[in-house]
Amino acid sequence: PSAIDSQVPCISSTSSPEKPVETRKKERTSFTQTQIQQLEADFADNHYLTRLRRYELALKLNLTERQIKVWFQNRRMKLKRERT
Amino acid sequence: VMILRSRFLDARRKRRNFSKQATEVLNEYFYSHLSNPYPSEEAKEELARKCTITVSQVSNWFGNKRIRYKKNIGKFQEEANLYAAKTAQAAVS
DNA sequence: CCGCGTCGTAAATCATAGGC
DNA sequence: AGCCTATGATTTACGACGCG
Repeated sequence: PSAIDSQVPCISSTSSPEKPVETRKKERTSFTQTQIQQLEADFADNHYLTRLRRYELALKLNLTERQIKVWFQNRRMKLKRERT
Repeated sequence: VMILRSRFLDARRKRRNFSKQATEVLNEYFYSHLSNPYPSEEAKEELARKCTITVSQVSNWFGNKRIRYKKNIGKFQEEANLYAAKTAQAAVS
């Protein structure tokens, strides 16, 4: 009777009080080498985004602003992990 | 899709498998907490110490283990029984 | 209330190790 | 020598929760 599933300490598998099953996220896309290079270049310049920067990057890289925002959040976490 | 994955030498992906003893320790924790296999930060630190690996590696191990276990419980049944028996015996002694 | 921050995670995928 | 699976690490994408 394991309780591994998609909630935070993701409990439950078939009997969870709430299953986010259907509404589950966008396909996990893989950013292109070019996109990553530009994101990295921008990150090197500044680890935090401004609204304008986020907008411009999204436009330039053909990604959503949310994807840009999340990428920077993940990148900061990665940096933190590396520095340990 | 530009699957140009010229993921050249990602040094961090140079891995070695964990020692048998380390895997043993991790599995013991996993199967004895099967109803909630989410070690606290403190528990992770202790596991890391016992296994001589980093806390991040402990997190990776549990992340991989949870998803792989969930994806194919049958495949892990034998392993689960093994560790269940082991902890049961530990309880007796 | 909103939006963005971190934290911990799921899930998919990558890259190599290891066994046959 | 190859395949094929196991395994550890990395990459997208969220949900929970905090702060201002």
